[in-house]
Amino acid sequence: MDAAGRILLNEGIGALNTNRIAKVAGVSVGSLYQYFPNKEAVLGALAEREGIELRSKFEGLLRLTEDMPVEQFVDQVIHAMFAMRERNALLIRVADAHSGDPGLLQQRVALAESLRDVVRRLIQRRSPETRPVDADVASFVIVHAIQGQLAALDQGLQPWFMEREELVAELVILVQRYLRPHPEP
Amino acid sequence: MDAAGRILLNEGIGALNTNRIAKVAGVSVGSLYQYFPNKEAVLGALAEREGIELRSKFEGLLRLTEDMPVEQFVDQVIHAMFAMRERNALLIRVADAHSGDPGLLQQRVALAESLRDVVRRLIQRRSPETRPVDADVASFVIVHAIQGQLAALDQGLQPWFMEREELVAELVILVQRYLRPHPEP
Amino acid sequence: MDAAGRILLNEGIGALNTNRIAKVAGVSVGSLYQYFPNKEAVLGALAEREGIELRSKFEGLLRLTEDMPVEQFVDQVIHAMFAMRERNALLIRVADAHSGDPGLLQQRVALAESLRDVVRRLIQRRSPETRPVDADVASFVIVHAIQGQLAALDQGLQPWFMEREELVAELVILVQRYLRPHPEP
Amino acid sequence: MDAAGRILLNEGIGALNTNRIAKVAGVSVGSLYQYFPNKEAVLGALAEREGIELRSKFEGLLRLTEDMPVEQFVDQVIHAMFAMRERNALLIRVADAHSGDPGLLQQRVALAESLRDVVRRLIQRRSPETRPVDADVASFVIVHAIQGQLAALDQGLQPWFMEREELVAELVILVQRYLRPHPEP
DNA sequence: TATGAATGAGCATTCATTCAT
DNA sequence: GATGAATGAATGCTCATTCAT
Repeated sequence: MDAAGRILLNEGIGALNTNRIAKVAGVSVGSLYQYFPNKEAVLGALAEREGIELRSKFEGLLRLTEDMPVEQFVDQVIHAMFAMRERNALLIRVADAHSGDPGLLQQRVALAESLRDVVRRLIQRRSPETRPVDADVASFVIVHAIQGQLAALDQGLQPWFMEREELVAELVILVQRYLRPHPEP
Repeated sequence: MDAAGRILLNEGIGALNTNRIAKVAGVSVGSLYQYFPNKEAVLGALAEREGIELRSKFEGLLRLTEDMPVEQFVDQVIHAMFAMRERNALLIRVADAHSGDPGLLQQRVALAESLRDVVRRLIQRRSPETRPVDADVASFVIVHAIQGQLAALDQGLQPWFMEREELVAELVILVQRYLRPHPEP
Repeated sequence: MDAAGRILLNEGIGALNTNRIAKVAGVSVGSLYQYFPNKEAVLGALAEREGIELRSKFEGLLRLTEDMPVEQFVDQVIHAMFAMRERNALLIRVADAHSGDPGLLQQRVALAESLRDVVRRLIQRRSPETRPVDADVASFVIVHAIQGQLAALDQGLQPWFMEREELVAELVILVQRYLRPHPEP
Repeated sequence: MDAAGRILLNEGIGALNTNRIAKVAGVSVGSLYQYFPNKEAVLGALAEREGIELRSKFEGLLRLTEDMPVEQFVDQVIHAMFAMRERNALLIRVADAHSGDPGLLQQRVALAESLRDVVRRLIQRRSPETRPVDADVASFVIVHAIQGQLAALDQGLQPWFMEREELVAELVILVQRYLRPHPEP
């Protein structure tokens, strides 16, 4: 699984074949197949492991930001998502690698839902501090707005006009303004 | 090229092979290779054509929204991006299909830059109406926030709690608030 | 198909793999797969072709022996089956090669039935000359009694105590006596 | 060996691999290789054991039928061969499974010879009661005529027009008539 | 110019066999 | 002696690419 992840991240989908995975993992193909019934199972297990990790980190955020004002938790969520950039990128690539596989798709949907769920609960918990929003809708918009930035960076877009921190700061503004009760002066 | 696009959209990456492309196009593989040096060239040309189309639509938006207030042009940009959803999805899939190819990557970067450029110019043109922002940064954030939603929808996330129009409306709010001069009460 | 047959006959089931078939046929694996969807299809086609050949030879026997007395037609049938020894052996090996395949099994059953059918009709046609027998039962017994000899020879049993012709002559006696009306003195 | 036989009979050649054999036998592969140098040795030993069993049963028949008239001993032989149908089928399958193996082939030849030998001796012992035949030839014909029926049944040919007992009865007639001194009226 | 049969390297997977524990 | 994880050659099959017609 580690090997598969490493290949996917460093060499791309094109280099992801079972013999390569086995070699990088330092074992033989046969051994690979002793633990996984087929290639997709390797990717599935990898996706699940990374997904669980991601989810648990996010659930931790829920507890961590319990008493924070909106301003701060937005900051925390965005920083957390950027911190998990690589793990997230890996998951996107796994999904791409076998976009046809229904199991993998389901896993991906479940993960997206679970990330959104954390944000949704964070918003609901602070409803008095925010403008009235449908927490479902708002969480969807926020999560995928941030994912959009991560995807851009992950696809090789390296903006010369800003540092990573500037982007993060700007995203914080984007989301804070989106949630703020009275944007009018 | 049309054939490749059709296959990619309808049958997925798994069915995208040169013989299939040729058959769908109604020609022989040989003919395919008379016009394209290899498979990636087909995808590259497809990406380029779709990219040009997308770009020209966006340039048209520049002219179209020349005299509109911020509120309206944000609305226009977002609707335009959603209207081009399918064409955009195709481009994402092409990029996924051969994520290792440097030519394709460069094209993708160029397209993203060119989309962002339109938004950047739209913002610059209205700098008095917006809060003071780095137009480069703001355009990056906006374009990829929207792309994030499109990617989510394209990857099979079908939110049961909102219609497409609600999402669009919410995105308009997100971006408008982001650009508005004084969100503080 | 010829290549597959040749391998099966000369080198046995163990050597029967697609790359070998292609090499013996003087083509590449790819070409093999342009004409057959998979390995079993090659064997299936081979079995069908040989089966048809065998059947047509046997149907020919029906016409050929129309006016012959029992004595002579028994002789003809046995000689014919021995003449088709190799073709028959091939079919048995094909069936062995993929004994699990239901399609192949069905083909084998169909062929056996069709051979038996010819003998059955030959017997029915001469019912006055033979003892009263159930033509179904008798044809089954006769066909498989002869097949038993062929299988023995095919499996490498090379009896030192008789020539091929002696065996054939003895079989003729076996079958003639089996059909003869009054064996008692 | 038991395990190998069970697999061969119940699941077919396709499922016959060393790991499966070990698992069914309730031991580890390693243990299997402590007693047998390789896979073929397992099959060889199985074939030998079953062959010995078959042979001893047949030798028993020699003694048992010592004083019986031809009519009865033919009946006995045929019933015995049908009674050993499963054991015999197993042997045929072992031979099929590795038809290329020379050791296995030799064993098969030896077994066939030894079965024939019993019948040969039975015939010789009763030479006054039968027509004058070469006991070698006659035993070959008889044994393989019966084996032919067994093979047919074993390969999935299930004749709808007769019961097992009818076939046996008919075979008895076949062989009795074959040996009878004066079949002419 | 168009065709499509032919090619063969490459991939997923299996399984007989070994050997460290 | 027993174990079973590890091995890797071998197999069925795919598909980008070529080239004789």
